[in-house]
Amino acid sequence: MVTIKDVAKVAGVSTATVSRVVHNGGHVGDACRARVKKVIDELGYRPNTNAQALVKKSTNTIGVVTPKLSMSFFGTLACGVEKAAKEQNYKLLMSNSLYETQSEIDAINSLRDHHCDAIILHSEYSDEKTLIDLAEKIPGLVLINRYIPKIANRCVWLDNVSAAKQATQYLLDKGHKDLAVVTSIYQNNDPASRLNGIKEAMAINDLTLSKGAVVEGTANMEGGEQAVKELLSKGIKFTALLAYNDLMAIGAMHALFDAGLRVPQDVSVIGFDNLAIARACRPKLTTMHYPVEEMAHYAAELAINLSDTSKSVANRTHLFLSDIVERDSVAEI
Amino acid sequence: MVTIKDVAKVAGVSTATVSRVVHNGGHVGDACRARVKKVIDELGYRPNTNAQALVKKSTNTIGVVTPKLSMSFFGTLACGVEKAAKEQNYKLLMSNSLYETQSEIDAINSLRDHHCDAIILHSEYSDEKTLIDLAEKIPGLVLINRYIPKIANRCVWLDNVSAAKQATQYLLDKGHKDLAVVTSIYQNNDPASRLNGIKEAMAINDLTLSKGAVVEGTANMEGGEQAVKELLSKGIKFTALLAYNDLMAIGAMHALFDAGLRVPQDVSVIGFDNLAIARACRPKLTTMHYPVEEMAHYAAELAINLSDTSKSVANRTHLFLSDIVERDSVAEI
DNA sequence: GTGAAAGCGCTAACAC
DNA sequence: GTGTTAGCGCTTTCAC
Repeated sequence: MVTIKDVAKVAGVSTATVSRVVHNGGHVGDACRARVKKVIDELGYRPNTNAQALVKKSTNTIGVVTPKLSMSFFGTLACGVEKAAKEQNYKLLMSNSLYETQSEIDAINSLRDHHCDAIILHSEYSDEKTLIDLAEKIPGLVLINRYIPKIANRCVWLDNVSAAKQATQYLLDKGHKDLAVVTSIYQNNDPASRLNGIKEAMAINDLTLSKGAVVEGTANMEGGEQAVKELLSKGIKFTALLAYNDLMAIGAMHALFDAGLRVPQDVSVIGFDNLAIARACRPKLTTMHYPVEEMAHYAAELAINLSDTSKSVANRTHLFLSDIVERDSVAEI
Repeated sequence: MVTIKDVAKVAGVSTATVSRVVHNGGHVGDACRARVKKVIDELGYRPNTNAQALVKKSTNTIGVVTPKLSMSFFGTLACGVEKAAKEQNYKLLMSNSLYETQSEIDAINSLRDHHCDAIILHSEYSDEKTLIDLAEKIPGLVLINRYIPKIANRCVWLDNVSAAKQATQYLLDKGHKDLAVVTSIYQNNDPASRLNGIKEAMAINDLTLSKGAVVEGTANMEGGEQAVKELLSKGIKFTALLAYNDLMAIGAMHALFDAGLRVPQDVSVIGFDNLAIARACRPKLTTMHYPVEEMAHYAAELAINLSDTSKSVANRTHLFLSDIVERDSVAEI
């Protein structure tokens, strides 16, 4: 690898001058600057970012911790961060937490060892205290999809309650009264928030969720399928179904089909997330759009701003809203 | 941040000793080692990897360049690399190339600036010469899903020809004779290889692809949908359809449904990749499994080995094979 | 406008 | 067994 010294030697200048030229710093003679530039090109010199990091105490690096990159939702999240990173000339360090407390912590530590300026964390397993402590130690830490009041300024999250309310109202407006809910077993608050939103919307319309109409499952296709089987076997009556996410909604549809029911003629189904998969299934899934890419992009910018402790950033909340995407899985009754 | 000097001072030893303790190096007295360890814990000391990288000339970092992380296929690829990285205590640097030549090059350069030991590159746009040059400069460079004979040792790829052959033979064995092909407009060789495989399989069975039975589209759902519309409007007769990938297969199914055709009763459909989405659609898609996660894992290990130029690694090829995953989209005729 | 030199945090000879 | 020291590649004051 060619170093700054090599360039300096060949160009007959000091390393300081080369450094100035590299950074378009002031106070270098035109002739000299041109000569150094030429040498840089010829030798193909590129500064060693590790050395820069050491002296600048900043790596221009943004770290991301999500459970599993192969899941569409998290891949999209990473993409949003990457875009923001690229715009500000930051690099992206990734780490999967694999839905495990310890690897979540390991992932964060490894990012810290690398002196990431900013870290975007999608945490499901660490408790609030751990995260608050972490936020104190890491100025550039931002939580995505999680809200902790004490560090509200570091949380970029979605209004799950109103999103679920909106989905429910949509179903109610279509004439549905008997709703079923497929919710998820999860560490974080999202399932509970969404369930609350559903109940609130029902209450506003003087309706209640019938007993046994809420079933739990793992947050994937199998979970949704299983949950609906349970609903059906218990003989619960429903004309519309709200699923925790698109994956569960699709699993639910499979179970419905297998039971000889049609979507949306017999049962309307509504999902959550608006993954690519929602356009792949048949009927195409009506769902709540989760603007995860925009949120991640926003979170990355916030994290970068926060990491620069000299800048003061407004102490505000960062709450995103969801919109309904109407497709073919909901019918009027 | 607490540095090695802080630890040394508090423990009353030299930095060399601390370093030895950190790395479990030999020749430190038991009492001394215990004391230093205690101080490390108390102070929460963690070595600065940037400083380490500078002196060791190795960053323990593996870089990945793929077109777009939000696509399931590439997320899965990244996951495979991450797993291998974690196993060997490497960090993961990610960069999207966004299907653009220039950002592909930028991404690689940025990874090089960071002195990544190993780089996994899914390149579609750079030409062979560029990649061969790159491979010469970067010992730890491995290409995934691309085969360049001159640097066969650095290529981890799938046997597209035999995979397509297998898919075709499967259809033929089910009694289909009139096949249609939805292929993709792509920079790399995969579509061509798969088409060759299809033709070879047909030839073996004394069959040929009828004129107009091969249509092109972009490698996504819309592309597949569009392609089948074209097929239908041209009045091409076919009882089975091979799609370039799962996304196109699903788009194709949508077009088929919209034309009032049933899958698999009227038309059998077979995909390629075996993404999660293949289990989401209805009927569930029969497809060729692309072991991208295993391949990526393998590629990462290969890249790490290659990056250590002191080790000699066998000069061999790295060709993976595909298997058929039978689901519900193909029927006997 | 340019150079000399100190130092970022760490490792690895080499002393003792 | 432990300390001293040079140096990795770079930036940044401070001279001149």
